[in-house]
Amino acid sequence: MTDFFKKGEIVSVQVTQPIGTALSYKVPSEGCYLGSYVQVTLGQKEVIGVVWGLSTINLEADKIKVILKTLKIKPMTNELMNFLEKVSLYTITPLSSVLRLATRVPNLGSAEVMNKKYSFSSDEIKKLTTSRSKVLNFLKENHNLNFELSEIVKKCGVSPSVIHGLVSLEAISVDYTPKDQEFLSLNPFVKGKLLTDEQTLAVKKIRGAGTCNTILLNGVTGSGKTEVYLECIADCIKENKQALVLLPEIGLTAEFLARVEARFGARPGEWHSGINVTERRRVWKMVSQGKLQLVVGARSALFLPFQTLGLIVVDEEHDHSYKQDDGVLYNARDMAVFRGSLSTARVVLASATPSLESWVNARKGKYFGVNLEWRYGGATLPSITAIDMRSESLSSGKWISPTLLDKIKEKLEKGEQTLLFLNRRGYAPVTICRSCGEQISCNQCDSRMVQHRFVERLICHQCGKTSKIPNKCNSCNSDNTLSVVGPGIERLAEEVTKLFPTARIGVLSSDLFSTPASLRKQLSEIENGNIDIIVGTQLVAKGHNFPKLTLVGVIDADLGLQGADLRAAERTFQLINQVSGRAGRQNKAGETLIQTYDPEHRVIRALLEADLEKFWSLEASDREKAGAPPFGRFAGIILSGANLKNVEDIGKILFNNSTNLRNSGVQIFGPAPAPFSRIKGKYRQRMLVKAEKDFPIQRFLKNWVLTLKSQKGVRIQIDIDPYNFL
DNA sequence: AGCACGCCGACT
DNA sequence: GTCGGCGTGCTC
Repeated sequence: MTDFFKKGEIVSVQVTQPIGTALSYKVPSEGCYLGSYVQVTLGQKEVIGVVWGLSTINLEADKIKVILKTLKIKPMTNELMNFLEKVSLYTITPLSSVLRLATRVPNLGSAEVMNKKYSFSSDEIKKLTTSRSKVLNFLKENHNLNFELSEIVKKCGVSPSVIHGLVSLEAISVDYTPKDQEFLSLNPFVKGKLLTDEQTLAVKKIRGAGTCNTILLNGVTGSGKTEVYLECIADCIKENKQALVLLPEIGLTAEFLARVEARFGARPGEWHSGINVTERRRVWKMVSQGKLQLVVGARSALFLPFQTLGLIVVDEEHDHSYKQDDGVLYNARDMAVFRGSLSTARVVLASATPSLESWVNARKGKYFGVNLEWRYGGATLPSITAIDMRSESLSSGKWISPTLLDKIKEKLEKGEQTLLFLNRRGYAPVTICRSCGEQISCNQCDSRMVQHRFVERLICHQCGKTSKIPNKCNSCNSDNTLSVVGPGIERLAEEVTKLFPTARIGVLSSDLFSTPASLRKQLSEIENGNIDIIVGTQLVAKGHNFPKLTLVGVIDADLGLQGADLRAAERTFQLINQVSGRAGRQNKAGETLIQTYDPEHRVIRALLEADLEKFWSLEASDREKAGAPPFGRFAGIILSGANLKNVEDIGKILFNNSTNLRNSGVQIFGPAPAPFSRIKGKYRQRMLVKAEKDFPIQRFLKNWVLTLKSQKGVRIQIDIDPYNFL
């Protein structure tokens, strides 16, 4: 099956440097396989590449260099190679950039890292000092064991040089073992939690899904989706295949790892940006040897070198963090479906509020839909009510309505928790001068500086630039005229503190926690009931289970509905539904109060009616009428550069070059300034490309944009299926 | 991506 | 006359 290339043959090697094509090299004496990881000279440097096949081009023989060495790693599987090519084609990104995602591991090229362990050998040496005999006695007592250097140093209270001295005298022997230890194996045969009838049925349905390899597991919050897909993982491991679970946020991994350990008796591999280099290499190597049964990770884990992938779970599949820039613009959920179809791995998309795309796919039968409609343990879904802010009396600078206030009091008296949700970090979004009207904005970006009072800085949420909070207006120089407008999470917390001076208040916002551990600590304070009122951003919306929480107050439900974003309605609906799902588990009914100035808005009404199917049907028919995804195809073209005129010029040229596309029935809007028209000093213009569902948009876009190589310092980026139009 | 090459303006 | 700015092009 595997293609082997003999010495002297000429193969094409794909490297991670942004060279438009694969390069040809001679096969070295030891030969190489299709997919072998190799080290080659490229210009002055030595780089890592992957053998992508026999060379197809004719090149003068003396120009072709020999592969320096083939690395002692299992060659890349055909499945992964096909996947990378598919991602490259779909996202219109050079294969080299996609390959980089799959080889992002430290020391790939270097020899295996070894661990030194020391054990007793002999005590017949000339100079037996007190330190030396301490060490030798200790090792002699533990004759059948070996120790790390640091262990001996600590146990015997000697310096490392004593041990090194004894090693050179051959009194101590050294064992070398590979540093990358295998993972403890998960036992899929242990019984899990007792499943409810509904969960059992769901597992049965998934097992019987047949040829449809993508499953949409749609279950209300608290219905036990995780238990269901843990069963799928057990099935997968029983078949000796590898499983992958993607989570949208690394803050959720700790909790999930604990559940896996409780269920299968060992911890899986972990893969995300917070993992150190040693562990990263260990996970990558073990995955590539097919020895790691389960990996839990962020979107980038999708590019790991699995040998026999049997299952991919995408948890919270609707989450927008699956679509972000990793150097390559891709949506991990969609790419997971690709990888699944290329590897015959089953893909389980899990969510309480699926993306419209997945919902439509399930409805059309492209995905296999499995629903969970009941909350675990008989808990009921929270009731949702709107507070019409037009009829509430509220003084300026205050955000908690009298109605909500009364409700919080009631919960406090009962000893139950309240969560106040406001999706806006910092103290206040705007700082304005009362004298001249000047608003403090970022000098690098087209955005206002957000005041953060915990750290006492102004922060630009676009570029991250910070500055001191001034006491004078920069523009008119008046003293003490700066005041803040609008609420942020910190300001809301301030109001809550004033209203409930004796209550224990916990603030949860991503920028207030420097480490996952500190966030974890705050979360367990809440779980243990040491907090009465939680004030949080969307950080609280995901996954966490707060048993004492019975009231959710959404401070500004209209916030996400502003702006022309295609998915504004969907996103707001999902977010508020999710936050609301935090309330009332374990036989205590929960309730959610939504503060809104527009209670007739269809999103608010859908939330109140709690009719998810109806909402998606309406949303789907709207999108269908507009030819928007998933019924049509969108692509964004983003032009950015330091010089506004150059950016505009390139935009005009690009538009003028698009006659071919427009004649094929494709609509092109723009170029126009992006909603944030300047970020980090770069001007940004965008175009929106709109095509029919089945239009081969990639091929056309590639031809179109390639007519214009990057020039005059203007960067052209193509974003297939854009999420935010920024 | 890196690096060399080369063409042009600003200096000892 | 030379140093160094960075635009252009190549890497098997």
